[in-house]
Amino acid sequence: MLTNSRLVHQAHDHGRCINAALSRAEALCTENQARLTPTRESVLRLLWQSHQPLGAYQLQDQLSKQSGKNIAPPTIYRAIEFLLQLGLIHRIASLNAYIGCPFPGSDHSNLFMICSDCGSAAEVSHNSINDLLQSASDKANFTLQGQSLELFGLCPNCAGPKIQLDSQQSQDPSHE
Amino acid sequence: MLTNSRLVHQAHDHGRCINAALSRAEALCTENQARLTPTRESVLRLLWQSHQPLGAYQLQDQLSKQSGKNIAPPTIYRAIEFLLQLGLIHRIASLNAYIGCPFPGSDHSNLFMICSDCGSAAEVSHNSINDLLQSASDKANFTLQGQSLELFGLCPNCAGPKIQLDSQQSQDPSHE
DNA sequence: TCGCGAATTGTTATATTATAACGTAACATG
DNA sequence: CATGTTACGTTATAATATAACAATTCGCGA
Repeated sequence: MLTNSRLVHQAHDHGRCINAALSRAEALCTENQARLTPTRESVLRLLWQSHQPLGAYQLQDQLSKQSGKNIAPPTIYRAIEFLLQLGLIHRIASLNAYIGCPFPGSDHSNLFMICSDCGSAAEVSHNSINDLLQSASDKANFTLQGQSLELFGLCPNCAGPKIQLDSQQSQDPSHE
Repeated sequence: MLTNSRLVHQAHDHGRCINAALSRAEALCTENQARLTPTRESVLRLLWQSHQPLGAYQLQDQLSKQSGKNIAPPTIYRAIEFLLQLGLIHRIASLNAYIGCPFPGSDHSNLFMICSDCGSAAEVSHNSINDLLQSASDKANFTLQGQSLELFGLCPNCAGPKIQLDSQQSQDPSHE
């Protein structure tokens, strides 16, 4: 089973997430003779700023701010499409939003656990789930080609036993 | 396991699908002291015209034609929301489309098998999938509350052994 | 290094999906 | 039949996504 669920919900050095993602992206681009242009890299970086999926227009806002010039939607959507094709990011259909893939290149099922409270999304790839979906498809004579699996609920942080509610040190939702 | 996958992909008396859906709808409405108004019933009926999900604006077009007067989007979305809340229909996020639920009232997982070719969508509820998703959630300390599970691929009809490809009678994609 | 074709980005306009806000009509109930 | 509630009509607009075409940049062979 592949998952980044622990990482997503715990304090961690998020800079390493970003760096790792960028390294993987460079490698994958080289491998596929594709170019990780500045725009594409910026979008990927923005999607890795947090473990929460971002919408295209959020990306547009942020990229416009960063660059100082107005970036039009097509630019964003082109970068998104490029990153999607390489498997570097995923689209979360129920949210119309996009998120970095923690294990691009590996064949996996992209199942997401999306927190309705904080909006974080952890990705899980679970062989037995894949197998079961495959066998359910087989039974129905359905030729499985792709999937979109999204679970909604509360992440450990948001559901957790609200500890230290009375202490001065309340839960620290900060990232990292 | 609950599923309508056989029905969806085979010739059948579709009028019975529609009638059954409407009966269930009436029952559920009575049970919930809700009103199946003409607009709501029309939308439900339209969603049961085929086993292919329809978008809100397709519903709008068809309802406008049927009624002779222009129906505005909010009317459609209100009917959709009503039917969604009662569990009479589902939203398929990846398609921005809606489809009638073949087994409303029963607790189920709404997993869809969507044909990329003909657009039909069969619903499957599979206990072992639910259980597995639940246990995966548990492992990740994720409090599961809802889900959106969509499989893409080819339905039996569209994947099937392309018979008569060379004869004059090409494949007939008609419904029923 | 020049120039050419391909890939990328810029720009404008518009399609598609969904909702806000507010007024009007129908209903159900005492 | 008066009243509160529920549903619908209407207008405008938000949010998401793409089409079409021009301009630019890049890689690479001549």
